[in-house]
Amino acid sequence: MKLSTRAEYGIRILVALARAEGEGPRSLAAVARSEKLPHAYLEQLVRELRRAALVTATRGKTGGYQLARPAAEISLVEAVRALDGPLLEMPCAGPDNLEVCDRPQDCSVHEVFVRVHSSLEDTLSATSLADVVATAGGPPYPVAVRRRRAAQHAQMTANAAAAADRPMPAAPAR
Amino acid sequence: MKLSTRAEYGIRILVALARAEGEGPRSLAAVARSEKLPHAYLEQLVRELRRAALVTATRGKTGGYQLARPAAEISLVEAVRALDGPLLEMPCAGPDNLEVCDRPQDCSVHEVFVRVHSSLEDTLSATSLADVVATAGGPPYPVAVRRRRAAQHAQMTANAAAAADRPMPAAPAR
DNA sequence: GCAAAGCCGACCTTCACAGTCGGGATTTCC
DNA sequence: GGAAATCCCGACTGTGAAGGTCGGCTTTGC
Repeated sequence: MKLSTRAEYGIRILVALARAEGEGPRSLAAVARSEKLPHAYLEQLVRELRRAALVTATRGKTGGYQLARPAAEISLVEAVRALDGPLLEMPCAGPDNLEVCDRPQDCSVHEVFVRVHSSLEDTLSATSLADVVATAGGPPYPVAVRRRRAAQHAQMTANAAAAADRPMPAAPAR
Repeated sequence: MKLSTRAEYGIRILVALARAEGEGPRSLAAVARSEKLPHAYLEQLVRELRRAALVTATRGKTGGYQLARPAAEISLVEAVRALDGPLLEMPCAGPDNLEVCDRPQDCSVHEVFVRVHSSLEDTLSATSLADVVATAGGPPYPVAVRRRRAAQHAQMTANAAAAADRPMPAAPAR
């Protein structure tokens, strides 16, 4: 299970643009340099971000890219979807959770995959570019990670309860 | 972003075995038949499940496989890890969430990926095989939507512009 | 008109995934 | 003791997608 570099790089592009919000167009070459990523490849990706209306382009010598909307209104899930397609690509867990798998009669695992899908969706759509920018550059990692995990876990269990309307037995405490 | 068929089939095997809990060994051929999956491939996968001590094998004519522990004590995350490796394979989100990425100084997206990782982990580890068995065979699934990935993806990117005003919960700040 | 930017399609390489195959080793049943 | 059914294993293969490059346009500012 992995997120493609497409999505990862795409997010990095968007975050870089978010940091330069309000400063006019930022050239892709500059982004590539600062993020240490291959320019030619980013070009391919940013095209799709533009087609997905996440980014606007200005041509010409002083051109570049800008976010199409305020950073606080662009969630990561949009970036991932634009570059990577469905969040969880499985016959059993469609992007809209309505898709049905090959074994409608006895697909034992359908519900689980739907849950995994919504969990991904929740996490990604709850984070905006502005959030990412605000969070970056904190204390050294292990510390930040532990703190984050604790907070995250509390929140997860909270909205797990909220999402319990789905026909799934309550999660057993491990 | 996708879960490999390895993991999916592996889960299906385990669920099939969980259904036959207490009935002695179940032959892989039987599982393959009932799940409509290629026997030779499953053989490869079940080997890894055995090495991961999720399953025990009995050889000989009346042989087969059984769960190594009660179905209620085996969570899906174990199956996924055994067959698919790290939950979220990224430099920025190690299996134990302590691993650090290439850009320790200014990796803007580290925190997000750690969050996605824990979200996956929470969901998968909160579901045991027994839960899956208990949930299966419930009410009929929603009306079928034809599977056309390309079309889906195209439509998705096209809709992105229109979906500009989705409500977006703010991520908890650190 | 030249340089710097965006724009585009085609191409290339590598590698993991999904799946097959053929042959062994064990056990059971008759 | 053999036939049959099972697990066990390494090796092989084909396909597709991921990751990235390239060359050549068009647009714009100075």
